[in-house]
Amino acid sequence: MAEQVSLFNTLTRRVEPLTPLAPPRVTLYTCGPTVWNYAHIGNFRTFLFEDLLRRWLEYAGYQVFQIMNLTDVDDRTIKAARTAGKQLAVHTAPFTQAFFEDRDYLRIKPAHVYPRATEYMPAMIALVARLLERGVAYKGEDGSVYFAIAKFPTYGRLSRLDRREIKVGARVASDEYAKDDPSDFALWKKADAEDEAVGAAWDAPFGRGRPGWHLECSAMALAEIGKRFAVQTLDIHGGGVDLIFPHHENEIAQSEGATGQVFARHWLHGEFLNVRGSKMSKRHGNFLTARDLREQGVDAAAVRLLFFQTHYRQPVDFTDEALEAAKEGVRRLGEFHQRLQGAGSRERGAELDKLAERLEADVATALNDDLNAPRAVAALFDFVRAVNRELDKPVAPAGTARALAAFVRVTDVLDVLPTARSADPALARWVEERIVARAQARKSKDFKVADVIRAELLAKGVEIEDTPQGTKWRLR
RNA sequence: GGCGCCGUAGCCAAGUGGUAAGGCAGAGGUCUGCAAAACCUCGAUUCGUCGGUUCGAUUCCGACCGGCGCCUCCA
Repeated sequence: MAEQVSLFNTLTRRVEPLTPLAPPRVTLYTCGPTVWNYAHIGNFRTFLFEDLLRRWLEYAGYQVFQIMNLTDVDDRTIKAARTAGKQLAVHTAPFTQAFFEDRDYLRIKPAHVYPRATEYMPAMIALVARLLERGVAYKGEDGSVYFAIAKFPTYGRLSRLDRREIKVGARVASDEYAKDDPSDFALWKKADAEDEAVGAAWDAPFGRGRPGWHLECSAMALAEIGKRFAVQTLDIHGGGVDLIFPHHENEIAQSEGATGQVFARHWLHGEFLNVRGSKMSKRHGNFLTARDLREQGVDAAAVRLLFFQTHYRQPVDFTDEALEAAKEGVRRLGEFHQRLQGAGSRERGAELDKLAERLEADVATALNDDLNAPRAVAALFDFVRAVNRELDKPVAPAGTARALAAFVRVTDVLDVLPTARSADPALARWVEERIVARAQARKSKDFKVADVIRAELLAKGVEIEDTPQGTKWRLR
């Protein structure tokens, strides 16, 4: 196992060593998308940081079991289904599918399980029943079931919100009168006509209704790790900073209120993706979806590099300039990769081996320190420059195997190499023919014709490069 | 009002109580028929402002200015 992985823990507001309950196993629960619409790249920034976490933990020798929920029943999905005039399940299905497509486009490693809220009704109902039984939940006058935060003294510990200081303002719940305390939150909402209309209501001993937003995460996390590992405590729970309160605070209350055990040992939260300084969100209308980028032909590697060049706990502004810069970086990495692969491998690669070792060491130091991806990326580019310098030397240093292996290892964690693109055979044949014609022109010093041919190729999006090994070409 | 985040070169962005990584863009150079790629050289005497602590602060403390987030269903 590699060195100690340390991560910032929202619970303590400190970078702390990761201490899994039963190493090398790490149970990782990451809050997934609400499938009422397409997820935007702000959502995906969080999923991408979690992807990096997952990959780094695996690189470090841990056996990660990742759970990502799919919220397919909540206020927004119901409202969206209602607007579309569809049943809930019919409305959410294509967006669930779209989420998986976007995930694959962005090269996010699939979680091991994707529990859907609607498929865990028995677990959720059992959890509510348990909370009622233990006296930390009660049925309100409106028929819904609420969690009594007065019965959970550590409530507010994660978000450091003092209940008494919570401003009673902007978003006052309409069901406030039904609760013992305005801050109590719904575990189970009594079904109303709209819920019934879209098929979002289930029978339960405490009344027909539907789960509150937070309930699913507690129920599904506990169910998944319970049946697999017979534990009630997650090693890591992650999400966006906006979930700290109330979502994660409430998850803790529900889970610990039911099990009496620590729900999650380490809490990780990723910062927002902003647009011109403001949070990207559906509400602001300033969002961009993953499929928008895909349709624009943006290589996912560029998106990954862009995000990884900023620490996950820093807000980052999404701009075209930043994306363009990331595209260039990806291109450079791709060129380098090809060069290294083609550099051959003989003996005597002492210098390269040293650089390879340093790369691995620097990346490990960076990522072990609260997943400092920007520093890992810097180490990668340092390596690229240093190795290029070696390869430029008149007597090329041999023995590139070690360097190539290190580069691939690091690059597998970040996954920022350009997507291989292949030209269609007809174009390839034409390009090869043109290159031969140009070579003849160059041989007879007819550079005018040679340059015309190059312009011709460029017009078709083909870039050429004369090297000692002949003329190479690529699509741009 | 409460909790919290941010302000580092043209742009993006790391970082440390001891004098500023990396990427993109730009300028010059090497190489090239010309290019491209790659490499070399060049950029903040300075890290929002003003104070304080310190032998020394961008890094710690305070105030202020500016931007942002959460405060009950937002990643």
